[in-house]
Amino acid sequence: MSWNQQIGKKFNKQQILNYIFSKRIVSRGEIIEEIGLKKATVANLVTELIEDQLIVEDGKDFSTGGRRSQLLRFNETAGFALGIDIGVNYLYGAVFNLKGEIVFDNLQLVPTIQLDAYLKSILNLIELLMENVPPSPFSIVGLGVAVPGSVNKDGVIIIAPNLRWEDFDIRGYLRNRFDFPIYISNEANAGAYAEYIFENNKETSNLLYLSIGIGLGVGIIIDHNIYLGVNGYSGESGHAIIHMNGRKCTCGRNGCWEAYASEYALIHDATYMLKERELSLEQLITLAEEGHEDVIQLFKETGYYIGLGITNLIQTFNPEKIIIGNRIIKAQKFIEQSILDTINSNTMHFQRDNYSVQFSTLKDRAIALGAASFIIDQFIQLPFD
Amino acid sequence: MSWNQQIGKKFNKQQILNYIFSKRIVSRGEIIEEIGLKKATVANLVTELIEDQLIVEDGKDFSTGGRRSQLLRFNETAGFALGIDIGVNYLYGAVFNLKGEIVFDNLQLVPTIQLDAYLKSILNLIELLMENVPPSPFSIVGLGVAVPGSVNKDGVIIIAPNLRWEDFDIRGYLRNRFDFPIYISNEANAGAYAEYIFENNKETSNLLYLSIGIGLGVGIIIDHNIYLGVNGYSGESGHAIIHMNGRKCTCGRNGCWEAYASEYALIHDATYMLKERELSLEQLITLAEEGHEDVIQLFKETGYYIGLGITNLIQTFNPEKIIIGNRIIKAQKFIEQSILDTINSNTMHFQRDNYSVQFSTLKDRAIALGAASFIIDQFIQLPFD
DNA sequence: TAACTTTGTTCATCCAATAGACAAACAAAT
DNA sequence: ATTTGTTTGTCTATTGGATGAACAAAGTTA
Repeated sequence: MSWNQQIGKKFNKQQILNYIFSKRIVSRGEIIEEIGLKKATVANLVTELIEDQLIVEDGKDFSTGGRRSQLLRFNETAGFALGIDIGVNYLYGAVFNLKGEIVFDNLQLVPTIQLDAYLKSILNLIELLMENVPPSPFSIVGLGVAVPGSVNKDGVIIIAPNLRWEDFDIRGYLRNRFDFPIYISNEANAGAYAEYIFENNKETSNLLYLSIGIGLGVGIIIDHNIYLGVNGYSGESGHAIIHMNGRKCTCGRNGCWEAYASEYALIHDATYMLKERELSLEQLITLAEEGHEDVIQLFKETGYYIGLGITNLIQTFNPEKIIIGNRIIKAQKFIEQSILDTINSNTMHFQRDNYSVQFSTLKDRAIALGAASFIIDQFIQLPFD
Repeated sequence: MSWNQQIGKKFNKQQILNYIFSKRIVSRGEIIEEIGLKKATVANLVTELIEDQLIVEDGKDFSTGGRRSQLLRFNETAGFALGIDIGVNYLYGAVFNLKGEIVFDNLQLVPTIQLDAYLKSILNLIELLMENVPPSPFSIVGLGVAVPGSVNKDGVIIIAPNLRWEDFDIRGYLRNRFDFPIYISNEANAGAYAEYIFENNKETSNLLYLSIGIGLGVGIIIDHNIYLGVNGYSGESGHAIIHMNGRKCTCGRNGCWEAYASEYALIHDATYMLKERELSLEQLITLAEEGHEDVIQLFKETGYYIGLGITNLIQTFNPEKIIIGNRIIKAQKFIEQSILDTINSNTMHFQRDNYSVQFSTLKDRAIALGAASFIIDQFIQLPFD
């Protein structure tokens, strides 16, 4: 790769757009200070961005003793992205503006895990979403789909254990039917990206997102990028072994982290303990809230296992931030302290500097937003030619 | 950060230099094809690089039917880097040319682990190395020091367990005494960088280097860069737990990978088994070569533990290449098959695509070379002003 | 109303890449 | 030896960015 003036210009324009995107509302003066370009250059590039309809002028700042500065705002309705979260018994889709705000959404339950049935519902859902996209200069900028399983870099679902799907080229399938950009990701990576792009984590250069639902996956952000590995299978740390010859895992091996720290493991243990069938996470939380000591203890243990695995990740990554997301956050108040205590007693003092463990505040919509956020980011990164 | 023409020019010049560095000998035509710049531009920048003494013209290529092209060679003697490997009972230092070849080296045993004694020896070693640097345009481009412990980004040794050093600002100490650039790294990161820069791994974008000696550390290369984490403590995967409540580790906790897969663990087990004191890795290898079944079995078990930890790393990183280095490679023939078998039976089929596990071929000099390679790379990256 | 401050625009200048013309070096055929 | 064609390398005018400086516009304060 080589540089030329066009690339340089694009880079500067991109810097300005990124800055406005992250700050939402800024003056030309702030851009000059932040990016380091000169007045004339900023003025030219800002004019172009306004012509591109990616930003708009919006009101004036207070005066600091002279002419008031014209404020600039990111144009969040320049286009809209579709995001779909494929769950094990549900489908959730939403239309997001470029700021990640929901404009329209739809949740439906899918009574089977058959691929055919899912595909039919997905197509219907996409049609429904498309009908509800407001008119805008760029219209639909793309579709992001999050899958509970391993996806390779070509958008092929290699394996989705709980859906029992294998080797299905979902991106190809959708590309044949729609002509906007389509990006397929796994749910942990989607969650990680949503946190990175939309939760003020743009300054965090390395971040781990733990998606703890039925299973456990990790989304890894390193140096401001999602880290996918060679093929796209990074973050399968749920199947890292934390106890040799330990509990049987759904993957067939023994002692995986996921076999101890997941909704599946929790419910498995609770079923055994309470001798009841068909327990749900929500029921267990209710029991804990009612003061059921054994259930509270169970949550504590799960917290211990989660914490132990996080410790392993800290040893390996020395991350800046760890965010816990997905269904487990409903049990936050019963597991948080136990997680933090475990991390504290299993790391060395210097490993505890400059890092934080927190729970996601994006809740249910996080995965669909994350799926869409890849598309939004792609759009923001390359809107010029 | 913003772009301007000077930065653009520097970028292009850098691309050319990097290409010549990696290929060692190229024609202008190859540069034009590889980098994508035009004839005149390449000619100008190459002229500058020759004036900078970073490359030299060296012979002519065969003709392909017209004028023969002038070949360009990286000037490996433009300057020299010093590399020091601080071991637990030895000090090894070397003078490297910019291609990473040893020009002079020195190994000395240090009979104590006292910091004061080490520092004295280190200062003497540096003086000795300096006296043996050949005259050259850039002279000494810097000093790299590799430490068997955790080092933060400011070059402070936070903890070196086997030396019992804590919180010592070695970079500050050396900076007060020498005025060339100084870079402190831990031994796993040094090994990883040596493999990346000097073993034709420049195309590998993510690579894990396992330093298995007394302890176990991991050097991580992601997206062509060493990954240090927030503070510099990444790669302490030796203290990731693979067996809850398992063997006591030197760190005070139980079940760390290092407690199963390291020279320390191996010798500990062998001592127990053979009821002999003062065993060494070399002795065990001799026993295995003589056909001692129990010792051979012991190596196999160690291979199993190493493989299990590597599996965990594969789950998390989906890496392109894993290189095993440091003292354990002496036992390669007794552990390799067991490592590969373990990985094979513990990963899923798709995780076995596009990756390779191999043993380092750099041997003893790897760590010092790695330490120096940070300096060499820094020099190659920023020789202009 | 005048003086001053800050913001935003216009225009000539600078600089690196580049296209295209040209020169140099070589092989192969005549 | 000469001619022709090909490849390498250089020279020069042009292009398209950033930028400094002058200037215009829009404020505040006395």
